[in-house]
Amino acid sequence: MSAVKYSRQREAIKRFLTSRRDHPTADMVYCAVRSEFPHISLGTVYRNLALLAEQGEIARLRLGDGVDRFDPDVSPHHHFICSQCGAVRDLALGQYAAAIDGLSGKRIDGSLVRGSVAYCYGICAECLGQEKG
Amino acid sequence: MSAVKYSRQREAIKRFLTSRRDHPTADMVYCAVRSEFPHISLGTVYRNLALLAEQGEIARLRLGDGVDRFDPDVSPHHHFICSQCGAVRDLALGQYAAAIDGLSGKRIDGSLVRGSVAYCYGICAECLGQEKG
DNA sequence: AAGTAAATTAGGAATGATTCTTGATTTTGA
DNA sequence: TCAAAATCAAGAATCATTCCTAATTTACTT
Repeated sequence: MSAVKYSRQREAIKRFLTSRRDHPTADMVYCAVRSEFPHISLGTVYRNLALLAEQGEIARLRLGDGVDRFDPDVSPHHHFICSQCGAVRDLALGQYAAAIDGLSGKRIDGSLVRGSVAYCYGICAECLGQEKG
Repeated sequence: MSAVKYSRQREAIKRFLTSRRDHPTADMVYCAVRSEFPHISLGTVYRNLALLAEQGEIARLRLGDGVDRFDPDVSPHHHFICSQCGAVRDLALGQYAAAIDGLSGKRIDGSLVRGSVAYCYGICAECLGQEKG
């Protein structure tokens, strides 16, 4: 019903996100985009991230740490989240997750599977290196 | 450091949860336990659910819908969440998820995997039955 | 059974991420 | 240039969850 119009703010948000591989949160996007739009509001950032995600231009990640993260890479891949520092990075799971990903479109116990979520958590290489020695 | 003492409230919370297979939220537990403890506070419910989860007596489910759910079944299994009605039910994924579950304890790209999260979403049988016909 | 230190509770305030509301500003097509 | 529709900034509102404090329970010890 509602046509999507261009906005400079949305372009800046998309541009910033595309330049990152660290899966920023809405607040990280907000802080970054403020250098270009000092008066942009957090609500605008949230609304545009939601819109971009709806349109499939970016992906919204819910990794259970209470904050949504956003990913410019919408190709099918998985993530690893460090329980210690919170860093999120891409994970090449390949065959490990292929099985569960392949359930989309199938029926299980009468329910129609539309998609799946799979990710790993633990301690990242950086945090491991700082433990004790 | 702090010894865990018995509390009637915690026992009631555990007892209620054990009687359920629908993965209640903290608020659902709160409402239910109030019939036995009319003055119990929501904070008490949250604190005890967290304590029970920490002790491994129950499992905390984070299925990305913004609310934590709790499961008396701590054996390894997976879940399906209906995008329409929000219902959560057990899913017998077996071999489908075995691969990703098996990553625990392994190293990937230098990171130590402690665990994984995997679940499916879609439309449950009940909601499918009510669509149109 | 009384005494007491430590854990737990009720109640409510505080937090934090996200969404909503409103009047002003931009965008877009005619 | 005009006007309708979408978007914006600013801040209030929401909602799940956590934190704080004084009063109550629990679990020893005698």
